[in-house]
Amino acid sequence: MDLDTVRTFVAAAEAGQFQEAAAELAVTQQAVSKRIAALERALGVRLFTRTPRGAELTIDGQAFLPHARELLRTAERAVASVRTDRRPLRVDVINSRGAATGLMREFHRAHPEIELDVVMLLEIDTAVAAIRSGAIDASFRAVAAPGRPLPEDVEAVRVLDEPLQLLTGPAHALAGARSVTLAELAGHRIWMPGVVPGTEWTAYYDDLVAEFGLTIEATGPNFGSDALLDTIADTPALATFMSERTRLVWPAGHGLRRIPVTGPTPVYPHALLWRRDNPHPGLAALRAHLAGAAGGRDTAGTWMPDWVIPR
Amino acid sequence: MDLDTVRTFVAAAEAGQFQEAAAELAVTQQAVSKRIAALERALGVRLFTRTPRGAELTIDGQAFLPHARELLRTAERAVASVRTDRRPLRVDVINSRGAATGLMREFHRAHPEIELDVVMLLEIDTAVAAIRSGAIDASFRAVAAPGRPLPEDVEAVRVLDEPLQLLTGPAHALAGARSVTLAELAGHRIWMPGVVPGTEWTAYYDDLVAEFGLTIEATGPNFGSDALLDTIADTPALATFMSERTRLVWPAGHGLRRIPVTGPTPVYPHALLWRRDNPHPGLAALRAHLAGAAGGRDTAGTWMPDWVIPR
DNA sequence: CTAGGGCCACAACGATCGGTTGTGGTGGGG
DNA sequence: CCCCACCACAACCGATCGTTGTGGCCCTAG
Repeated sequence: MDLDTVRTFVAAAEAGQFQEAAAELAVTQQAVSKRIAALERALGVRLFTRTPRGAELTIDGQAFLPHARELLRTAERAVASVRTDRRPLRVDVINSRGAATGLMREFHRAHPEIELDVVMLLEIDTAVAAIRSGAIDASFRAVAAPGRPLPEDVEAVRVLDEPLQLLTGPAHALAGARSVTLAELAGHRIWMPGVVPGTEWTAYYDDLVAEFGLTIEATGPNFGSDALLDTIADTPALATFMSERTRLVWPAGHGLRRIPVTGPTPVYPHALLWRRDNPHPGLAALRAHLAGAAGGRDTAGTWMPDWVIPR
Repeated sequence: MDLDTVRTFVAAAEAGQFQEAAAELAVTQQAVSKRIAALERALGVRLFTRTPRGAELTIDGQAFLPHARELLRTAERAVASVRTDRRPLRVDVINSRGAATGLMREFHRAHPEIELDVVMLLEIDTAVAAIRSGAIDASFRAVAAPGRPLPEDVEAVRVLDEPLQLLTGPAHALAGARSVTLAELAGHRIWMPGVVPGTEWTAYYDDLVAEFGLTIEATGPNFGSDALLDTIADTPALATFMSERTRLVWPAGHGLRRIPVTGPTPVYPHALLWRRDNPHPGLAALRAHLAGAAGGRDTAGTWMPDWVIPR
């Protein structure tokens, strides 16, 4: 199907005749006639009843019309998403399981008029380069990079601290615990699929492992959240970390347990990075929104690496 | 833009290489290469970075991908809307101001999984013919037609009685009234634009006029609800009927007044018409929903024509 | 009743587009 | 170091799409 054909259909439906639609589209009436005929052949239904005074929609045509309009609107948005000037606000999030997507959804609810595009860049160097080049407008990251400072023109602000909980199946040794300390987790297998090597997630968990002697496996393909929950539920010797903010929806009977971790509570920090002179109006709104929604500055009893961006 | 091109883009993005995408789409690798190049030229951005081991998305490509998927889904829905088998439930409503659209929105909220298409057919003969032929699945109507019975295979059930109120501007002679009787409305100009001659709306208001000696004008083009409200607000000698269920949103300062009509209250009846042997699963759900949401069977102190479909 | 005008469909022709085959270039792995 | 896998470019060819020209239909005015 060709969008020009759909555009022709909408124009003809609005004009009520092919001739006028043809004039609007700067083609001949015969071209319009052929396009409509082709569309009707492709769909297998008649869209117009031709009269000597024009053409009016059949019932099928009436039903198709709003879908055709929606199709054109969608196409327009698709094209707009890659326009170099005035495109939607483009934000990089590190992965779909983290809190960043939640923040973005919240921002979208608060500002539905601001068009958004979400991308996932994995590597922080890629993200910083994209921010500097203007390919993206902002990125949710834990840090610039352990030990490496951010460039002059890139600013960063910590916007959310995400406390982690332990998630186990019903047969896990710690399933009955009211809470566990990080020291008690030593020796237990913690599984974090989807944590891509080379990202600051890795650095975070590497630090956690080094400091508390945990066993964290990032191996194995990431088949998505559902598969992860299934495996955790069925495997007694396996657990994973999950944000205490994450709202889980899983089938009853899995019996998954969320166990608070204390002494200290590992907290994953999220910062927003952007280029200082990026003029996108949506960026200012996003920063304002995140500044308002921050909260939770109490760091007592929590742990995070010492190389994170300060608040 | 051509949807085949978009499909090619999505296939290539999913496969990570042009070759595999080409195999999936049953074309040559060169064709995929040309399509992608053409799409990139049309959009003015590079969508893939070509490597000797495949092609991966640029940031622009990543941003474009969800829009491309959405475009294909929208196209699929558009095509499905005119499929002869298993198409969305197609319901005719008499116009967008009435209660029928509200009922449909409510039904959609209750059953978001049922795809809906709404059409407007105006003439009841057209609607009945469309119901019999299967072109539409159901129609909201006041009646079959004054004095004319419905065909054997078309069933009808009254689903909603819509009490009417008077709507006036602040300078109207009745603006201060707590309520008015139909008899008191004699001599006042009532304006009902958008009531199309030949529909059962006309028959309804004709009956109302004949019985209570009102002056109802259906003349003038219908410029939509906003224009109607503007005119009512500014014209002291003009009023209109409006459902008491209608939620109005108008700018402050208009000072519009809603005045209950009594002795008796005119009630506009809505019935659902459908073909007895129509097997569409959505139709059964719609009927069940409307049966549950009906209510308001008290007819004391109300008026409606005697030719309406009984409850 | 007829002539004319407005509108859509069909036919023939030409240009452009999109697909295929054939070939070259490039980077990673055995 | 060579080979393989993959993508891009070129030439060719058929299908498609738009144009011009024409005919038919119906409504309206004279």
